[in-house]
Amino acid sequence: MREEHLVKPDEVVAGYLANEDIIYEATQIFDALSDYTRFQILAALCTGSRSVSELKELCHVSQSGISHQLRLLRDRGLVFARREGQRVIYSLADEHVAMLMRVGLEHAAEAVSVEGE
Amino acid sequence: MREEHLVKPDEVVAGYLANEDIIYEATQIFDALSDYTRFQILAALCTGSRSVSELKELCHVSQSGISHQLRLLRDRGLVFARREGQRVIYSLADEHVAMLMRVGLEHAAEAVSVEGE
DNA sequence: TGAATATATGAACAGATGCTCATATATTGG
DNA sequence: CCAATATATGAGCATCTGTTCATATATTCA
Repeated sequence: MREEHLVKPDEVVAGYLANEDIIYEATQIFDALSDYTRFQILAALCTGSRSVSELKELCHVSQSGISHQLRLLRDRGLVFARREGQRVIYSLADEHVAMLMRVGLEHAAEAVSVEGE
Repeated sequence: MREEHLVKPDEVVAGYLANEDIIYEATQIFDALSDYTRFQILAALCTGSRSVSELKELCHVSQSGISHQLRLLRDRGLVFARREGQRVIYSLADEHVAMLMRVGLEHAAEAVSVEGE
């Protein structure tokens, strides 16, 4: 055991340290959030459901690009789709994701403001 | 505006939707957590400071591999290093990271247990 | 000082990733 | 049914990533 830390030891994390499947699953969630386009998509969905074409407007990526990313997010269970006429409407599937984004953005906001003097 | 959601609209996230720098910074944090080796390193550091060789034992990667990943984590301000004789001891630099890992792991634990019936 | 131990760094490479283009599928209205 | 609109999918490609190997740097101890 070691002495002083800036960050206090975390028992929750410690409990999962040996579980390969759960660690892998966790990295998959963070991976979903690690790409700029996907993050934009998910952030938009945090504020409400959106169609593919609405998401295409927001992110500066082709319609195909958005569809590919939405497929990845669907496959990982982070969003779900429902058809509404010609449109397909996507929604966030998971409260945890919104919470992660909230914490990540607040951290990022601090980091950016510190770096900018 | 749209009707019903499973997840209620998030004003915090909405507030950052237009800020490119902060979104990019957030994706960088999640990127750090998206790799299995780096996640193991950070999870270990959640439970206390560790030397490079201790981390090498934990993750099944060469000493060089660990060092490269630690450099990335250092460059992004997620860990810091202090020398102690021949050893270099790494510690978590950021409370936010521990919190993100906690939420991510709890989400992953649910996901894995659901999938396993 | 020189050998032993611990860590860092650069090069190189295989594999993954994100994008676009072209095309397929689905839905609606005439 | 046919054209128009919306979304999905597959191929191909340039770029990025994570790893190892070889080697450099740092520290301790005899």
